[in-house]
Amino acid sequence: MGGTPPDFESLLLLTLVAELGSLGQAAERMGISQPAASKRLAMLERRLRLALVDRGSRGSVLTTEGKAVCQWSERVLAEMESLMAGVAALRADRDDDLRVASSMTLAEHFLPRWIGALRQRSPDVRVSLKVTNSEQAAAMAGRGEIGMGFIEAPAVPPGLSSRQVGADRLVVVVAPNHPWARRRLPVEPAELARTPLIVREPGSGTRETLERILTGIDVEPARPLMVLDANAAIRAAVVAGVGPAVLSVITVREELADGRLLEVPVAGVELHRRLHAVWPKGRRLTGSAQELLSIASRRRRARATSVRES
Amino acid sequence: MGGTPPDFESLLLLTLVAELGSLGQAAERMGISQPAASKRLAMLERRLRLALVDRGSRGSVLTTEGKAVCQWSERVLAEMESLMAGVAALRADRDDDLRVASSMTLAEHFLPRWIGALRQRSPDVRVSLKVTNSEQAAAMAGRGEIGMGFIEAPAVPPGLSSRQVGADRLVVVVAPNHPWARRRLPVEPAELARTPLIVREPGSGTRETLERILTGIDVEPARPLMVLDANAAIRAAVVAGVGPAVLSVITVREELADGRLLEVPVAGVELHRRLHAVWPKGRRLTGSAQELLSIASRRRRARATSVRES
DNA sequence: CCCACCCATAACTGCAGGTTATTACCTCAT
DNA sequence: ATGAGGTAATAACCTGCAGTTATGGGTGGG
Repeated sequence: MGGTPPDFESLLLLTLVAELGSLGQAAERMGISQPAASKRLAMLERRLRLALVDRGSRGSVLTTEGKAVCQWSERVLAEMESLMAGVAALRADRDDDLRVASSMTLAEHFLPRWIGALRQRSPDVRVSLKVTNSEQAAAMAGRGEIGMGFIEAPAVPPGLSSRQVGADRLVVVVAPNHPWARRRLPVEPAELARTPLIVREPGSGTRETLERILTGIDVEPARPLMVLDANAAIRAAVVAGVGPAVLSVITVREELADGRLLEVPVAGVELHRRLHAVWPKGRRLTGSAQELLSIASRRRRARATSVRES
Repeated sequence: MGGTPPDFESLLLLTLVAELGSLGQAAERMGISQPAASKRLAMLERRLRLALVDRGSRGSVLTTEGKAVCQWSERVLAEMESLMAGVAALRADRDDDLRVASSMTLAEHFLPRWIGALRQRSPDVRVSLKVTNSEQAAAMAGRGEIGMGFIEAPAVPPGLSSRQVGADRLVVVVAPNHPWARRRLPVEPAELARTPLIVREPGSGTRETLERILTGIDVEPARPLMVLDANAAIRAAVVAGVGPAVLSVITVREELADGRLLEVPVAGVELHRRLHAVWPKGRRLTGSAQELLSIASRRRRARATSVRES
């Protein structure tokens, strides 16, 4: 019923037609011939079973449906661009100008975009990205192996300069059929500590933050229900009903929004935390590192001024 | 240098391998044979020039790079799913249970997700979506042609029941090379009114809100610099340096974040506005309309409690 | 030790997506 | 009117990628 999803080239073609107002020009921009573009677009319309563009003899213009699909396509393409920027940065060679290490959560949600923005304004700088956990990233920054690290640890390790680039919050999440989903009262920290949870491996910022919170209570913490080394895997396990987990709200935004996961309030403990850029203390930031830092912090400033923008 | 972007199926395959831990099982889930999956993945790795999975004889596990790419892929796939949900809803037949109309801004950024969530929990309801502007959507709701409308007008028209489902803010944006980008002082409303702007067509919520603000000042408003009927087109024009525009911050989030556009502060006028669901007054909401409304407002509640989550 | 499961390779096939060449159409200017 | 210059669609052909089945090489558990 849903049909097969369209391919990225077709979506790009649609956006180009919207921008340029002509199939032929869009084809040229994509480096293909006009008939190829014509066929592609016809194919796309057939697959979606929607009339997307009105072909006039004086150019083509998107239909109302076409405009909507075009906007949605742009979002898909933007994510794809982020992915490609991230992939390019993962391909670390030794001849790159700026080497960056990052915790998983930050790498997943922010770094491709930042790196993409950096490449966009200085296309010739080569940035490489190493994805680890907060502990490792901080250690690499401390040893000077990298130009900049991005961490989500509760405290910035000594010997590092730092600057806050964002904030997030940990949430306790369960599947909708979990007993906690029907609670009216918040969970007490002691109860949370006694409950086996699905957690990340030691060293990850998420786990460190959680343990720091729970050790404040004089309750023997329960053994983990399951240890997984990727936020996505934990998220999938919670959705599948394996048990509760504590995750960054960033990583479960979608699931909370559409009801696949529910947030369980926790009484009295502060689950906010800050995201930091760190670099070796006293080191003069190179041009590109400086630029990346300013991109990361500009984003933060922009967010601070906008009220519930998305 | 960047290489061609990977195709959708390969990204899905990667996420399935991550989830299931085996190429063969992932292949089965996708409805293809195991060798096909093997070849696809090898192809993907060759194109990205990254080792994504460690093949052991007792299953396959993602490498560190693979995990990162997998996470980014999930974001691409999520946007693609939204697109497909929206496309399915655009394909209006006359035998659908719930007909929805929406302004462009809301349709672009929220409705596919909401409709997707609705379909996910009640897969058999058929939802159709008509994308217009706020004025039209409100009128259709008033005439009872649709079960629910989503509008961004400054005021809810009389004769409609409504509920707030979100909020956003209008911003004045310019390209980085525009004179206003270097201003230190905010723009005065009178100056904004005198300046030719790139605007949407009359009837759009964005334009109505803008005009309502500017008519408060006793200055003859300048004629529009350009009238375009899509937010994306306006955005592209501003980026290209055609001139300033006033847009919803939602639609220029990316561009503000990576510096392609700059926000120009405006002195003294309130540019916030509310996003509303509307339906014919007194009409009892049907089950699916009720459900959609609760999805839309739940999202809002979740946002209200989360602090700078994204 | 063998079975069960993992994955890769080989040889073959089909079709999607590209090309060039050509046609049809509309609009505008002469 | 009429030709020029733009638009898009169609036809015929070619290539190669993605799928298939068949097979073989690993490795770990009963």
